[in-house]
Amino acid sequence: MQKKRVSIKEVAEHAGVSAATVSLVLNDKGSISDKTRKQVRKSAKELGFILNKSASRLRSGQSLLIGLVVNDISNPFFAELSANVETEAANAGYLSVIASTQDNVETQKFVIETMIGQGVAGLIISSATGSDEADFEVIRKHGIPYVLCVRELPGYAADFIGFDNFQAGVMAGEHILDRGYRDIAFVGGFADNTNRISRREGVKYAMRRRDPDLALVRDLVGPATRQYGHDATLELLAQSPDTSAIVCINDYVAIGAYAALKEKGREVGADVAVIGFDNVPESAAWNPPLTTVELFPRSIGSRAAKALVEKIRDNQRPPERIYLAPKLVVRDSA
Amino acid sequence: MQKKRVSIKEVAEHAGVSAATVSLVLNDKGSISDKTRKQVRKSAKELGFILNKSASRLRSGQSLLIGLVVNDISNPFFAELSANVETEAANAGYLSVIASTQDNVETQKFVIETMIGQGVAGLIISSATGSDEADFEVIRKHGIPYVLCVRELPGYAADFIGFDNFQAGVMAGEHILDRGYRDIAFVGGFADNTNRISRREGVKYAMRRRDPDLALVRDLVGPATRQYGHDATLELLAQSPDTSAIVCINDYVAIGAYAALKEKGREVGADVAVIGFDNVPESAAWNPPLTTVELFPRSIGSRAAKALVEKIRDNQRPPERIYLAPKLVVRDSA
DNA sequence: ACAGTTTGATTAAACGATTTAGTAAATCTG
DNA sequence: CAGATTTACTAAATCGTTTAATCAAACTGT
Repeated sequence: MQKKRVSIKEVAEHAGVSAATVSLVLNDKGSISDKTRKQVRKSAKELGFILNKSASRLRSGQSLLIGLVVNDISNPFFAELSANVETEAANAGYLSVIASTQDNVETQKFVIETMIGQGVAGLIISSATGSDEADFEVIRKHGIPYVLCVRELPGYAADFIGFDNFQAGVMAGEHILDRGYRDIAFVGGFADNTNRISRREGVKYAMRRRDPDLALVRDLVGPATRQYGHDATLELLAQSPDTSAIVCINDYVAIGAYAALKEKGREVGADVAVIGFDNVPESAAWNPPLTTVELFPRSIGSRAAKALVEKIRDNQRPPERIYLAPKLVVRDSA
Repeated sequence: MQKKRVSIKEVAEHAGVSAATVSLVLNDKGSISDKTRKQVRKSAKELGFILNKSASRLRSGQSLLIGLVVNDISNPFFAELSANVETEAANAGYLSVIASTQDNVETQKFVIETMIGQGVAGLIISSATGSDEADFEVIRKHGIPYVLCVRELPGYAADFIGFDNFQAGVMAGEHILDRGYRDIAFVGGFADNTNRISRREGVKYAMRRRDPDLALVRDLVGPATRQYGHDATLELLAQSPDTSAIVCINDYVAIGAYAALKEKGREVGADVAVIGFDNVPESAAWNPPLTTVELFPRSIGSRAAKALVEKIRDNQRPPERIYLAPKLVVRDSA
């Protein structure tokens, strides 16, 4: 078996022209008569010719690959984001390479280098917690355009598409305060995650504005997972039993909190308020339906892809930062 | 800006050796003294050298890219599968290219060709509904190893990793019958989707075994989405109001059914039973918690990746088909 | 009929790695 | 110590494309 791939030369021979002509036809370049154009296409199809992108990229330096670096594709948030990057990129003729970093800076470094090695035309990155400028230096050095998304790198001049996390925090905080809750805890996410910091500061800002003496009951740092939401809430109930509202870093942490509260016989939305961020599609179906601040991964995905494509076409384009506005979705949990 | 990439030649020059030597060091081949080995590595690191995979692949024909073709990454089922393919592949040193077909045969064809053009070493494919052998001929022709997953192609000799869908259907059917329901409808999924057919036949088999005269009340064909679950259920309630149990092609369709039932004032699990397939993580948190047949996308992902890697290393390996056993998860909806 | 353009195609030189065949020096062997 | 072997390294060919430089033929307008 193991039939050798058919090359441009064989197509050329089959069509009775030179290899260069075939290349010209395939790229719609140069001036080629209609007759040969047709003949070449016919031969190519007949032989089942597929352009060897490695060779093409090597010679022309042009690539139709874009790389997407996220923390974890199995997280629906990033899955939706990825899906939109992919379709948007496909519209512009690009194929996407997706890789997860598990939120680990070392893995991220490896993944980025591998992608550069593969010859990506550009990169979209949701930076791992703890990244700094130096981690992206290698991309700059190779002159590869990139845009950051979701996770911002403070004080770093690069294109960025994300949410207004501070505002999201303010929204969550005000809603909870409006409902009369005062003993508020913040749960989930790692300490150096910029999204977490902004959201929490937003909540605190809303609290201070309401009453300068108001402060968070607790601020629990940990992975943004269902499991941690559960464990942290148990801890919270044990150590700060008068907590009346829990602001969770995302909806998954919130569902973990639900579980813990139910275990302890507390009624979500009545005894204790729970609010999340993201508005994952399922959250409306939870029991009780979750009150949350909606963010828009789909928009982030497609806008990031669009921005990258533009950046690839004009690398001089000055960096821009886009913050999408969040939206409060009130249901029954808070 | 736009610094030119540093090539193997520059590393060679910097280290005072030939390009061949650098290549040998980088690939741990040939016999090279420890001294030069170290010197070369040092130079490479110093210059920030990243191997140009396009060139490497062109010459050696060897690639560390594997392609994953799924219907829709934004579907958590495939997201989890993808995540596991990716990590498993990464363990074996491969980078993954992921693309969605939107369950469209044309898109699938395009995606596969693009991936071959990119020089993938192998492919993992969840075939689009309506695919036939001819769609994979191009892969065979290029001598590229591949394994199918999730969606089987009947009577086609290829490696396959999936579920025992028939058995899953039987499990769902028997459980519902055990609970005393008799007027059963099957909802969601396209008519030529092999998974759908097997699951439905499993349900019917369980029914016939219980009572030869028993038949499905309705069999509603459509996309496997929340939206369709909702719409189809409304239709069902209007046209076959005595339906007492709904078997949904997946959990997402089930949550759509929940919504429709609630709209019409029916209580899920009491008035009407609902059962799904997949056991997506959230389904335990729904109201009421969903009874479903668990399938194992994570296992599929990692086993498919493992199988593909083996296949790449030994293309002569005879095809094998693996069917993972499903597991009934009883909760409150049925 | 002539120089000048345009059209349609070709030739040959890259691109950056790997690999084969080869060489010089070092080491071994009896 | 001569000859054989091993070690450490290199020059050059090669992979399949793209593209700049050419070139022949056909067309222009005078």
